[in-house]
Amino acid sequence: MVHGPPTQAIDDVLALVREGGGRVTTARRAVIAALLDGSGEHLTAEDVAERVQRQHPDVHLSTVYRTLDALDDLGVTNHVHLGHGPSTYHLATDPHHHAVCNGCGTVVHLPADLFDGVAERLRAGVGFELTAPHFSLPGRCADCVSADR
Amino acid sequence: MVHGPPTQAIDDVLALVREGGGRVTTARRAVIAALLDGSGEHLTAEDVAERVQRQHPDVHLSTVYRTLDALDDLGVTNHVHLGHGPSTYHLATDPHHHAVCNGCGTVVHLPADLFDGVAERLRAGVGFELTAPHFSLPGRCADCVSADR
DNA sequence: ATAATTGCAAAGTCTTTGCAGTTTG
DNA sequence: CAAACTGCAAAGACTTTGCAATTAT
Repeated sequence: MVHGPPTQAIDDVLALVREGGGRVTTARRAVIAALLDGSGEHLTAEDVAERVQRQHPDVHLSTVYRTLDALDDLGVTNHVHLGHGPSTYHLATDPHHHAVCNGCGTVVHLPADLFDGVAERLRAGVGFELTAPHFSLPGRCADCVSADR
Repeated sequence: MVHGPPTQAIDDVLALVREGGGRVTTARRAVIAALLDGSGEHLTAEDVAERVQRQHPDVHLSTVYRTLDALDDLGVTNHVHLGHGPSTYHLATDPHHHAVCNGCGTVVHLPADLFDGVAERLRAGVGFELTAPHFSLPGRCADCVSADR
């Protein structure tokens, strides 16, 4: 292992899994490790599976999907739809929003409080409670905007 | 026909199609009529096809997809991802945002200017230009929030 | 005429599911 | 041991595509 994620961080997440009545398995440990390892990236289920399978070739893609689902239910991970492709997953720690450039596909991370104003307006206006970011904002990044001109 | 959309409105859209180098066909006319007719609703490609086929049973679902694609490219329609299901389409006139309740699935229409503040912050901060709404905001509607308590 | 569009069927992508066997608590 | 989890293969939902025939301009 070159530098893998700290055992501590994995165990913290696994504790949550146990608390939720879930069981700790090799597959789950590996999925969490992959997510920690790819922290800051936008991993699809297939990306996660690929990383998991480097150490545990027998873990099946469908198990990764099921694990990711379970973690999502526990609130440990979030999945985000960046565009038209597959969903991407990341740990729920460090919540943030995403903007995707439809010119070059770049994903920009945005501060978590970006929608505070919007959330407030929705709560006051229609009583709607916004939940975790789950979508991305489409647009054009600075580079593509200059290229347009 | 009970009340179908005004021919005028259809022709306006068709004019845009022609301007874009596209051709006017029965299928396209019918797709546009369906969209006008379902204005305010969130029609999936299948919904559109169903409506189209009431008058023109031979129009194939794949043609509807292609037409919707073409209209999207022309900027005449937008498609929105409301959740995990199929995309929904609507005419680009009367732009608005959507919030979807993950309790009951209700879709709430939101004012178009809701993101003005966010857009400004993004433009000033990272030079990112937000484009048309293309996603929905997840959360819980007022009813489901009360039900939670 | 000729380039766009269509119907159809087939394939593609991403995700879920049934089931029998295995493992965890 | 019982319930949860897994691998596998198959199916499912939604969308796209190749191609030959048709149609708009």
